[in-house]
Amino acid sequence: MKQTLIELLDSRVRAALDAAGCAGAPAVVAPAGRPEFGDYQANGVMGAAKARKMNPRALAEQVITHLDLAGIASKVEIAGPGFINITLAPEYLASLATDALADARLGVPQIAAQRVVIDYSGPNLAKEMHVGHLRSTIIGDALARVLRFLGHTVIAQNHVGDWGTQFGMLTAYLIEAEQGGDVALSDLEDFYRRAKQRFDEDAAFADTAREYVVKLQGGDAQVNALWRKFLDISLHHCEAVYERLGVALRREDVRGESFYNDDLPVVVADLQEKGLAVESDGAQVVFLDEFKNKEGEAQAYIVRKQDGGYLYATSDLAAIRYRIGTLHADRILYVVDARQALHFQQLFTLSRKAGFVSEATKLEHVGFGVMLGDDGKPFKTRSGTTVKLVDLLQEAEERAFALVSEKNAEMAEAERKTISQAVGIGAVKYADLSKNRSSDYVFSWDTMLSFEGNTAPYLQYAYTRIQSVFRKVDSWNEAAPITLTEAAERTLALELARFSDALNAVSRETAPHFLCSYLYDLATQFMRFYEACPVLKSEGALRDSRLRLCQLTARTLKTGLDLLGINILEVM
RNA sequence: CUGCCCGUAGCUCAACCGGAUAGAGCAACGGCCUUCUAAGCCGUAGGUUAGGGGUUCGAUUCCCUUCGGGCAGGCCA
Repeated sequence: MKQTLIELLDSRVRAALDAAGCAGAPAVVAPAGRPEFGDYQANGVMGAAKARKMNPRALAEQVITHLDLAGIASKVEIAGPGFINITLAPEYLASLATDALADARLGVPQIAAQRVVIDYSGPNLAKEMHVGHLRSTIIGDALARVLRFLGHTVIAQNHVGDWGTQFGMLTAYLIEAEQGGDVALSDLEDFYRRAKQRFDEDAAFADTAREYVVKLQGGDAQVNALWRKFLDISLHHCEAVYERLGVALRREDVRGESFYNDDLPVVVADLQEKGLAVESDGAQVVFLDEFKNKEGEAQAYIVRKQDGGYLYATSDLAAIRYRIGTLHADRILYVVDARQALHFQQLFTLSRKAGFVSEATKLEHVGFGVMLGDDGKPFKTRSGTTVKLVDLLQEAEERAFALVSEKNAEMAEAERKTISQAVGIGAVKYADLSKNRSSDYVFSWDTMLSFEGNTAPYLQYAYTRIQSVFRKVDSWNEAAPITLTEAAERTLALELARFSDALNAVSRETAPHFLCSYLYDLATQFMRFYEACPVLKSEGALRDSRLRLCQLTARTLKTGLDLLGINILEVM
């Protein structure tokens, strides 16, 4: 069975621990902390020795005699209190690179496929997408891409906000606007503001709006048609943003709140039958012992309001039933901001209690921190409003265009535009994806729109440098063996060998930033190689070997950037 | 009041179930374009990982505590 590099080393060290009398002891293999310690280190001996009251150095000696790394490692030694330091053989690294080049999957093992539902983006269709929607949208999309590449069946679910009282107001205003010949739906934000203004200032309009809510929920054909029309326009806005962002969400991925509407009474009835939902102050609530309220009693999780209306909690319960029952999910990821952590804990707990979800299905809240301004408070513009996503993207492309034009004054405008799109959008996405999602992060135009250092353009630039080399090559032997003699060649090959483990980390931790750091390290090692090892000036077998390293680096960068949803360029 | 998340270099962030001397980018300073694209490379400087205590051979990581920030907690999502 094919394994990643760490999986391979880990299994070998575990086997050696086993042979040394420590059955079941974890090997704890990780990349070496420092170059002088080799390439990988196994830290498991210390723990195993402690558990068995043995001398760790002596145990390490034992383990090492049983450790079979023939053809893999060139040096294995014991250091410190009982570390096992492993240096990989250059021939082995070369063979990994050769294998990866011969494989469409770049040597990434195909794993046991799961059906993974990913709930992400989920904008409120009453308004326009703002910068706050960026994280869920691109983190979810990157996860979807990586999991698909690893071999899973990924089902994207865009749980849009398309239901509720605000749509009565919007559909009512849609009629007025159309009759007035003023269908200013190019700016949804403005449309919402004007509808709200009418609602607040004109009592008759407010009555109509409320009447429309009732009609909409009652299935009235005319209001329903209007509502659908509005949703369609709003979704077009979203899709324009997705398109520009390179996000793979499509219309068929939309399963909004309204989709579960008919199922909500069924969910509540089911919870009542199971004795979970009970009446409290006129509402239907589930008291969960696992969560305590202010008084230290079981916390109430409301599934139906006093007025008979349903809540977010109810539609999420219905959504879980759909995702299990119809979509047959093995794993469900909710890419939603961290403020809803409690809601999801309660949702997951109740879903299992109610038997909607079995132990076999994994439910994960992929939470992320909120975007803050320079002042450490939730991000707003100076006027106090939110920043539209399209405006951020526009600014990104404009800044990139200015830079591209500065660096390539003679280039045709159309080409400069193409480059500035990839660079600008890539920079915005990378600035977000490269951060650990769990903490809040500070939004800054300058760091988000920086094009040097640890940014997407750095990765794109590394790729174009390689393409530039290949444009200057007439003919070469693409089947040539790879030889690693220079330190920079060896380090680059080692980095290339880590690709699979980086992708595994993204899947395991649902954290795209592991892929970002990997690609940055890879690009850095390539830049060093590029400076230290002339490719075109070298000759014969050495030239071919270096070209093959370039080729694999380019493919890995291209694949990796594609998994982040960032475009590559041939020239920049 | 209760619970969750966070606090790492001047700034923005890393650090892979606890590992060896805590790493990058930006900003600062000094080098490198007659040699494959300088959006690059090399170097210097920058740290009591908020404070204190504990567990451990070993703690940014785990536990306790104080301070500081964010968020959530019965009819919003």
